[in-house]
Amino acid sequence: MDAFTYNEKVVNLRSELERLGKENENLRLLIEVMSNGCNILQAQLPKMKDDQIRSFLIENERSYDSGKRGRTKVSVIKPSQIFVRTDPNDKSLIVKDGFQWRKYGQKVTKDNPSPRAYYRCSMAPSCPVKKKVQRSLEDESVIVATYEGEHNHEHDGVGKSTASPDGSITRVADDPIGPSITLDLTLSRTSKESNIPFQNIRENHNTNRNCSDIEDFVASLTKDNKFMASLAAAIGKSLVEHPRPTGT
DNA sequence: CGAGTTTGACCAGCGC
DNA sequence: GCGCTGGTCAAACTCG
Repeated sequence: MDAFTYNEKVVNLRSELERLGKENENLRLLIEVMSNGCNILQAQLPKMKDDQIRSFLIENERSYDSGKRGRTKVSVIKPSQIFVRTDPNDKSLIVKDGFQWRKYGQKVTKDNPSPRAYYRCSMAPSCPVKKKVQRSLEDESVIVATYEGEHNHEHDGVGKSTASPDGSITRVADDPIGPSITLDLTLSRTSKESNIPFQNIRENHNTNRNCSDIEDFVASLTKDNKFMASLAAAIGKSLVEHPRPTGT
């Protein structure tokens, strides 16, 4: 190996190291932000009665899919949703979750130009589970899968974390139908600017690398109603679906 | 040939 | 009552 090639490799490795360092710094910031918001909400939760939590959740979920006019009555526990990041060029609506699905319909909905596909579980003839799959309005590289019902049979190969080619990681819940929350932990650098609260903070943080500003960022985030509502909805949903044993 | 997909038609809930 | 909309049906089609 000649000196030129060696130097080139060193430069590449240094730049990679620098990039990973930045990524690490960003991740640490995000964890602090989440932790802070979570602590605040957990401190508030004991003061809220169950019905307050439920009405709060319903209100948040209404705002999440506004414009949808369901044929069925509003239920307190909404069907679970998972968010899967895919290749933006990939136009298929396929979410691999370990089950076999049979497509029975497709519709273009009013609030989203991308078509919504309707699937039924085909692993068992009597399985009542359905899912709706549609690309996110805000980020077309994200597929939103909504599950309804409960499987009445065994399944295989769920509960995995999947890594995308771009390095993003999407955690799929152990049971997408069960009472667990699925979080999209994607931190893709190529994600479009959207209303994701972290976006601006991450950029600010990149340009101003003084870590003492973290507290300011955290403070600004806790003032972000949208972020707090989302976080509260996730925590509240978890509490409603996993009620603590009574008498403690 | 069977299983899965596509797609237009149909049905039912909701707002006006 | 009417129109809009989301959800479902089912015949035609595709694929292995």
